[in-house]
Amino acid sequence: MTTSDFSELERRADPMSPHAPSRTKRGQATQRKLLEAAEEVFAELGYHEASIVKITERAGIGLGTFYLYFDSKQTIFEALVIDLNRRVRRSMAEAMEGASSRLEAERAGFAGFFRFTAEHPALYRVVREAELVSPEALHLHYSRIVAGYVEGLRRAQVAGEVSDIDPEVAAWALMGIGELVGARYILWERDAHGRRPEQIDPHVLDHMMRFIETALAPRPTGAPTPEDPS
Amino acid sequence: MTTSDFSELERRADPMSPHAPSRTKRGQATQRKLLEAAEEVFAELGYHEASIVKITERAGIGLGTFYLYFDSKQTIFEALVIDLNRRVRRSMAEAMEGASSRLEAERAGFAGFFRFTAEHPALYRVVREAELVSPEALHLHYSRIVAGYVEGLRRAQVAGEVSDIDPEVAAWALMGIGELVGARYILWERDAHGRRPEQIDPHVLDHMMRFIETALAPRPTGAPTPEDPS
DNA sequence: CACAAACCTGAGACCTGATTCAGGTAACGG
DNA sequence: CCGTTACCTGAATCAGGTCTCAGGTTTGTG
Repeated sequence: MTTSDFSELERRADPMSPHAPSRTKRGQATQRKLLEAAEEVFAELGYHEASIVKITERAGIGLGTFYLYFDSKQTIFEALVIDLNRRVRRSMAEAMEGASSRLEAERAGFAGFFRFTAEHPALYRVVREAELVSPEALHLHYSRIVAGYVEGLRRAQVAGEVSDIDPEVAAWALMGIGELVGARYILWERDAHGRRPEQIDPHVLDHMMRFIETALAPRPTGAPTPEDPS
Repeated sequence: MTTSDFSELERRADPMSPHAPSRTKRGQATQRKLLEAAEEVFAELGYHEASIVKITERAGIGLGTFYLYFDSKQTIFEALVIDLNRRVRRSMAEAMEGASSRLEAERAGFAGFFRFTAEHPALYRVVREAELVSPEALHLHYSRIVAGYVEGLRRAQVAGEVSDIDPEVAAWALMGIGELVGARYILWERDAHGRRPEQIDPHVLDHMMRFIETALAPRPTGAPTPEDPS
């Protein structure tokens, strides 16, 4: 199922396609500036308070130029979701590189996710609004992350490192945990000076990982059956 | 921390306070019609596509009347979050009534949550947008649910039914799971006719509960727990 | 240093939607 | 069936957005 086809969305959100400047360095720089400005503006103001004018101003670019690169506000929003999604997955993958056990990898992956969250609050806010602004983009975002999890869980199950729980259900549960814990303990947390922490509280990460590890741990063989004794 | 003061928000979102019709049945009915219409319109269109005109039209009420009951679009949105929050907690509490074990209660609570989600997609969508439209309202929503969880977990820990994990971290994790699993398997799920399921897939609920139960289970401290009922 | 080609620009035409206000309409005790 | 209170109404005002277009500016090349 998670194999939905997002090619149409990606085509639409790809600034290179219908419009076509950016054959030169200069054009590509402009496009990048627009995406970066959009990330900031959407993160600060949200979709409906953001405006093309504000984005182009922040990018230091003329209003008209915007339309050489994107069809509309919706389009740049979708492009941003796709871009952030790519980057957060890269961040997680890099963090997991070189982990030797599943457990270690899991923890590293979450650490990577939280680091990205702290550095790019836009991910969170943009994804939240995507529910209504562009459900397609939202599904793409979640599906791609879940796909990665499912694959990892499957492998770990084969290796006997994870119980025989449905990997897809587990993957969505894990994402839910990461999302809300990240929101609560990074984005909404403030120190005495009203500043956001740059890292998640280690105590929180520990307890969260313990929760997850326990949940996924393989059952001792010969243990009672999964059926509840009602 | 969860002890934040939301009284200012509630005062603002309370339609009875600065404006003050609705001393009679008639006025109260009008106000209820507005909230119901807002729930539908916000759920369908999202905050920025919704408009006062659309809300009053749906409510079958004159445009000007809106301002006798709410200050602004933002105010009715906040009132709606508070209202939905109250109702979903009631729904969960009712579902849990009469459960004998913690495990049973947990499952019932989630079932209540999922039932409410299926019947009132507005909860989900409104809460998602609240991140940017009204962070205060969002925090109120989550804090109140988490507070309930924390209390339940604490009691269960005292009774030895739950491990000594930090109850607050666990509570946010549980909410995250419920939220994303609910979104994925109720709101985004479609049958052959493109219809949303009215209930969550039992298979999914089973695996999700297994995940949660395992995560929270008290650690076998040397000897097996004196549990094993039936 | 011309001359394309590739980019950039922002005033203004055109919308959309929140909010006000001057003037109704319904409800009900007496 | 009148008076008073409690509600209701939508045209008009106004702030702010999107998107177009006729005309610059910059870059690269012979």
